Amino acid sequence: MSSADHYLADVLKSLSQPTRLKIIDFLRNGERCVCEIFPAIDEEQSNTSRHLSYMQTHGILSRRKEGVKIFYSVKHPEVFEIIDLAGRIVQRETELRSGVVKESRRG
Amino acid sequence: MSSADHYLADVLKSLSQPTRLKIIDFLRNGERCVCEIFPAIDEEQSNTSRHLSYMQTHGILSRRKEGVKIFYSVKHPEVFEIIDLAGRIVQRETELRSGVVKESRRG
DNA sequence: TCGATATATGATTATATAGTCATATATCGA
DNA sequence: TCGATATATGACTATATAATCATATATCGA
Repeated sequence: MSSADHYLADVLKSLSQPTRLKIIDFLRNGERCVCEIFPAIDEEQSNTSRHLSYMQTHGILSRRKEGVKIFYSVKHPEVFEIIDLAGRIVQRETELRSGVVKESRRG
Repeated sequence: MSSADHYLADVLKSLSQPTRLKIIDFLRNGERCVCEIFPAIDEEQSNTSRHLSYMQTHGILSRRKEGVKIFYSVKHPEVFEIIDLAGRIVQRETELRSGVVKESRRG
């Protein structure tokens, strides 16, 4: 695989961890500083900081400094689209597994 | 976070690994048996089988048996949409990093 | 039945990851 | 200056992951 494929995997990996998903969800309404993020998602400051750095390094988040505070925001709107699409998969799978088979197409 | 959120992370994690991305890409044109998949992606049969089982367990792939062969296919069209959206992020990031270096980096 | 083919899995190893605690660094205000 | 606040990071641990080799299981045809 090319390095672009590894980058593709890295982008998706940035979105495939519960704590990071909590962060991204909290950033749906715009940028927030670390001091707002970690209490909102109920994680340690250090752990939150690591995940924020991870996502910023991988191009998922933007970082803006204002005084002593660092504000993070989701850099690409596709991030939310991806998560919403994954949510649709989860919903359909949950339905399939619970026996509620919804027929929107032949199958 | 609820178990649904863990499931969301699991779905995305299923799509965030280079070997699995190779498999999914090979399945873009429809179902294939394991004996076709592992030579096409140039991975060992056992490793390929593990990743296929992983994705089937997590609701990403469907499995169909025909004689001695097992055919796998991508179960939800959203899988391809997700990967294509991630590809757009990669492309935009690559452009940002190569050409239009907007700001001075840390240093 | 035997042997060839197709797939899955146990055991193992190396590496990656997430999380914690303690601490370092940076900024600001008094 | 000092002290409070905000963020990042080093060291560490426990767990997860991907890959490999060997082998088990299943199906089919001769």
